[in-house]
Amino acid sequence: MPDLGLLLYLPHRELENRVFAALAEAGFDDVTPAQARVFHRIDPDGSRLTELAEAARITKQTAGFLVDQLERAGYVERGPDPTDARARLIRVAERGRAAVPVCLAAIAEVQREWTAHLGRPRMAALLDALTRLREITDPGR
Amino acid sequence: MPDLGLLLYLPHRELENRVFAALAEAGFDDVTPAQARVFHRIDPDGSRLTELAEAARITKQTAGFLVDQLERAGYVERGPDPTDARARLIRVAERGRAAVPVCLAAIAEVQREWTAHLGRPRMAALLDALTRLREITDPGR
DNA sequence: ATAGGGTGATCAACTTCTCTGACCGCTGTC
DNA sequence: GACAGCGGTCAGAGAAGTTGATCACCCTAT
Repeated sequence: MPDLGLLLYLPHRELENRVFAALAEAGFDDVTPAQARVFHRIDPDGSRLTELAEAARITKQTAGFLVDQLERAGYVERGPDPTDARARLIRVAERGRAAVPVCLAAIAEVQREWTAHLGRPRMAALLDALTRLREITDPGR
Repeated sequence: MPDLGLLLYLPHRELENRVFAALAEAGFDDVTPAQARVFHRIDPDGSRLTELAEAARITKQTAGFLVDQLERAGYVERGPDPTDARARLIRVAERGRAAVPVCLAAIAEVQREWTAHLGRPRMAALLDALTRLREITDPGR
């Protein structure tokens, strides 16, 4: 039995651990996976809380809780939404922008290792399959 | 940027949701993802708590907590380990055995859908790549 | 122009999962 | 047999998520 669930879970956990280890080493030691999943979905032009919650598939309350923490740590900032006084726009702040290259480097490093293990064609096939799978597993994008 | 982390996360979450929806519908509505991850690693001949904790990469305490819940709900049972009086063997119990086919059916159904979307060769390539990746992301197996 | 339903966000209380640290009993070696 | 070490549990805490209620603001249909 191929055990699809575990097969997807293991590499995801590995990658996540590696990225957070890299972040911690670079001094971004106060960010958690849950915060990162929200942070990750922030649009360059700013996002509303409800948008983030929907994209990350969590409740607005949880999203608000995580954005609070990110804001307190200086990774994001909240401002008013000029088009709707009820809403507030969440934007990536200075410290958040500084953390992004660290993540990207860690991901690239893991991808290099995996490519070395699998060989270039199999790695390409993996990325291709996962990308196409996103079409039916990421509702709304 | 392909965003490897999200690509692995999305299908895993989708599969997990589907399996737990199927379990709930079949009357196994008191089992949680964390419990399932431990349950899943139980050897047919029984496993020790410490083994399960290592395999699932959680602390002994967390494993104990989850096994407590699984035991109370009738999915597993604890017995003595004849070879070591300190240890206790955790085995799958009646209700646990009954839940397994429900999970397998749900996984098979998702796999069918994904195969239909990707095409047979791409799905095979995905499983192949993930299986090989396990060699370097599942330490100890 | 305004009354009322829908949307964006927050507050409060709770559950689940995970951790660290301390501890106890059994094993096996020297 | 003494004792270092392993298997497991107890206690306490924090992180991440939930539901339910509430409030302010928006927009459309009378």
